[in-house]
Amino acid sequence: MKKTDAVAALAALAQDNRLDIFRLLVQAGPEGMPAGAVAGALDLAPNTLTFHFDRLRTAGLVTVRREGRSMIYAAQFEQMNALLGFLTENCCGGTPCAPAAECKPARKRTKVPA
Amino acid sequence: MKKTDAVAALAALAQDNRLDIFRLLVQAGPEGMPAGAVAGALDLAPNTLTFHFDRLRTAGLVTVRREGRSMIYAAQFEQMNALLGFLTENCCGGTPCAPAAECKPARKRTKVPA
DNA sequence: ACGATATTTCAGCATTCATTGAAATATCGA
DNA sequence: TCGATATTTCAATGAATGCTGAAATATCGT
Repeated sequence: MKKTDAVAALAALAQDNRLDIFRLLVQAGPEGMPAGAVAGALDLAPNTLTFHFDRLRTAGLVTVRREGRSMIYAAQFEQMNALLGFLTENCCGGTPCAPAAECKPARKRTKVPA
Repeated sequence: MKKTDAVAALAALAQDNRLDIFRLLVQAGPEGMPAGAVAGALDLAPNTLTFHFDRLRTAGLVTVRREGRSMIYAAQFEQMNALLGFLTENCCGGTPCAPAAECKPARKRTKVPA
């Protein structure tokens, strides 16, 4: 991950509502959840939510797909892991210090099992 | 670490120059380095640098001490580790997924050796 | 096609941010 | 104390941010 991407991802997470949104999506797992459900859970206006989703999406932390009239947003675990990797990579004077924390969904292994 | 602190730390790191500054301080180790050296290394105006140091300090990511006429800034590894902990804690639906990356200086164990 | 539901787009607004230049403060050496 | 070095403080400015309300778009059930 390049520094530019790291700054973008950090900026995307550096906001109260967006951090909540992302957290919620992470807990929802790779299947994601509809925008309306997020709006309901966090009590956010739909247009405000769209604004924040856009920022998360631009940062690569979230993806969207349409399902009927709902937009399903899902966390991008790989990007989050890349960010964690970038942050720990800066530690220890360059030498990797820890096995680097990995962020994966609780259950539901929809992705390639390594 | 509380969410408020995490947002503050993320915001502090979510800026090009500040990320550079913090990275430099991390590589400098717990002893830190004088403001002037940072200014020279990153080609930043001294007042701009003070502004960014303040933000990093408010976020708890950096500390200062005076040494002669120099101000020595040093990375707060514990705060950085707390942030990494907070971020990975949000993963995996609540259950800790990885041993959590730890950020410590390359050499020079000036701090308590656990 | 029509009305309802789900979400986005747009314009506007107050606030915060990052930077700059000029002046102030603190410490040191002679 | 004087001059130099190191850093901070202050005021000003343009750009970006987060939010709101109204209107637009897309999809569904009938």
